[in-house]
Amino acid sequence: MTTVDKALSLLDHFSHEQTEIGLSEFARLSGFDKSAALRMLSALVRSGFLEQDLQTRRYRVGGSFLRFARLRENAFPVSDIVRPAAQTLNDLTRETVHVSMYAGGRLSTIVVIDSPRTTRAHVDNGMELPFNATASGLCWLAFSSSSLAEPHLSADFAQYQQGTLTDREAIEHTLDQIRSQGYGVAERSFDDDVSSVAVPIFGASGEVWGCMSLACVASRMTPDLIVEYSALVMNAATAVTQALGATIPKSYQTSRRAASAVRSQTNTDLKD
Amino acid sequence: MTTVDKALSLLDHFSHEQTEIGLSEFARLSGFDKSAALRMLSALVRSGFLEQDLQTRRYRVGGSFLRFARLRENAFPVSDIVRPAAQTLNDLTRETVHVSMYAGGRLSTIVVIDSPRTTRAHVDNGMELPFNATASGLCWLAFSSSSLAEPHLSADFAQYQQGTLTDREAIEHTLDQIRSQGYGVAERSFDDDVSSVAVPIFGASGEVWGCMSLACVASRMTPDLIVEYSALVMNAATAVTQALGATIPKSYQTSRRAASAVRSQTNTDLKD
DNA sequence: AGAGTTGGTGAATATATGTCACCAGTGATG
DNA sequence: CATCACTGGTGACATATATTCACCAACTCT
Repeated sequence: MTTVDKALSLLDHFSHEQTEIGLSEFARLSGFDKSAALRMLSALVRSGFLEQDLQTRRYRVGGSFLRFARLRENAFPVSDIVRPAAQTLNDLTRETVHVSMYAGGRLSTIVVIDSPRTTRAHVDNGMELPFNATASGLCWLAFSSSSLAEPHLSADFAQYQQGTLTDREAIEHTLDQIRSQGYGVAERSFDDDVSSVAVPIFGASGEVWGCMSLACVASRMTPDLIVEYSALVMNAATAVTQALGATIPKSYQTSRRAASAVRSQTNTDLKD
Repeated sequence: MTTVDKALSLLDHFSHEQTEIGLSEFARLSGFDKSAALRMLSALVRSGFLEQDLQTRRYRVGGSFLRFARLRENAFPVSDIVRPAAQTLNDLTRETVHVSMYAGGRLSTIVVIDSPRTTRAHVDNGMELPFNATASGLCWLAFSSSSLAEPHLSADFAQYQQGTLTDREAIEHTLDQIRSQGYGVAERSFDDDVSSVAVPIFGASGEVWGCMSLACVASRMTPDLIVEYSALVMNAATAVTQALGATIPKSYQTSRRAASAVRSQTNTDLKD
C-alpha cells in the first residue's frame, strides 16, 4: 500500500451520513497516526479534493470533484448513455429504476428514476449499495471475477433487516442461483418495504461495470412479476452494455438464453 | 511537495481536449520518472480515480469522481444553490449566464445557462476559465488575497485573441480598475466574438469562492449595457454569496456602493 | 482545577520513493 | 527484413520521505 493509496483511502470515510470529519476522527477511523493523517489531509486540501471549514476545522469533500466529474462526463458521458435505457424501463414498468456503477471498491447509484406511483421505492442518487443486501450488490458479486469479488465476500456484513444475508455460505449459495437465472433478487433485504430485481451491465473489459435494478414496494412484488421484470431489466441492461461499447460475455449469455424464452412469453403478455 | 501532491497533480493534465493520457505521456507532461509515474497512476487506478483502457493502455478520469461529486452535492448542494440566481439573471437579460468556482488552483464553470437568443455565447459546463483572458478570471484575481493570486499572476499567459492581456503589468492595471468598479469585463479577450461581465462570489472564509458572469455576443455589448448588466450580475452574485452562508467583505462593499447608484437607475430603466 | 478532548508541531527512525538500466512489444522506415 | 524509435512495464539500488512518538496549546465538561 503506497502513501497515495492511504491518502485516498481517507476519502472513503465520507458517506451520506458522515459529511464532515475532523483530524482526530480521521486518525481513529483510518488507524493512521494523527500526524501522518494531517499531512495527507493537507495534501488533499491543497489540491481541492478536501475543504476545511475554517470555523470547525473539520474537513469535507472538496470542489475539485465537481470539476473532474464534469471532465469525465464530458469525455465519457455515462449518465447520458444510461438514462434513456433506464427511462424506457421506467416507462414500461412505472417502477423505480436505478443504475449503479462499480468504482473504487464501491457500488453506487449514478442514475435514479423514481416510480411515478403514489407508493414507491425511493433511492438516493449517489447512494452506496451494500453487496450483501441489495439485488445489485449480489448481482455484481455473482458475475464478477473471483479476485475482484473476494474482498467484498470476506468483509463483515451488516444486517439491515431480518432477511439480510450475512453468512458467506448463504451468500455464495444465492450467487450460484443468480448466475443460473441471470438476475439477482433482493426482497425486504436492505429496506424492509422494498424488493428489487437487478441485472449486470458489462464494461469494455468484460468485467461487471455496474447493475441496472428495478425496485418497488415489497408488497407489489410477486413471483410472476419478478420473472416479467427480470426480462425487461435484462433488455435494458443489455442496451446499456452495448451502448458502453462492450459485449455480453459468453459466460452470461447462457443465462440470457435461459431467460429469453420467458421474455418472449412476457412480452406477449404485456402487449395486451 | 509530498508524494500525494505529486500523484494528484497528475490528474491536472486532463482537460476537455486531453481526455486520455498514456504512461510515457504522463511522465513527459509531469516531469516525473516513468517508473514513479506508473506507481502513482496504479494507486489512482486502484482507488477508481483513474481508469485504464485495456486496449490502448491509456488512462482516463475514473468513476470515483462521480461518486464523490454526488457525495458533495448531497452534503453541500452548490448547484441547487447557485442555479436559481443564475436562472433569474438569465430571465432578466436573456443572455448566457455562467457561474464558476475556484478549486484545486482552477477556476471552472459549475453552472451554465445559455441564452435563449438565436445568436448567443456558448460556454461548456466544467470548462476551465483562464485567469488572464476571461472576465471571471480577472475578477477572481482582483479580489483574491495576494498570496492566493500570486501563482496565477506569475504564470505564463496564453494569448487567445489580439486583445488578450498577457503582460503582468497590464493585468495588474486592469485588476485595479476591476477593484474600483466592483466587476470585471472582458471583451473579445478569450473568444473573438464574446464579451462578458463578471462579479465575485464570496465564500464563508471571506475568500473569492468563484464568479458569476454574463456572456454575450460581442457585437451586442455596449458601454451602457455593461453598466446595466454589471448591476444585475452584482445582485445575483450577492444572492449566491449570501445563500452560501457568507457575507460580502468590507473591502468589496465600497465597490458595491459605488455601483448601487447606477443599479437603482438601471432598475428603473428596466421596468419599462 | 483537572481530565479528556481537539488540531497541530518537531525530530527520531524506518520505509517508501526517485532514479536508472533494462526488457518486450509495436509501428514506421528504409 | 532489420533498424529505429517509440510504447508500457519491471527490478534494484541509494536516498529522500513518510511514519512514529512525545509534546504543545486551546477548548469543553465535569
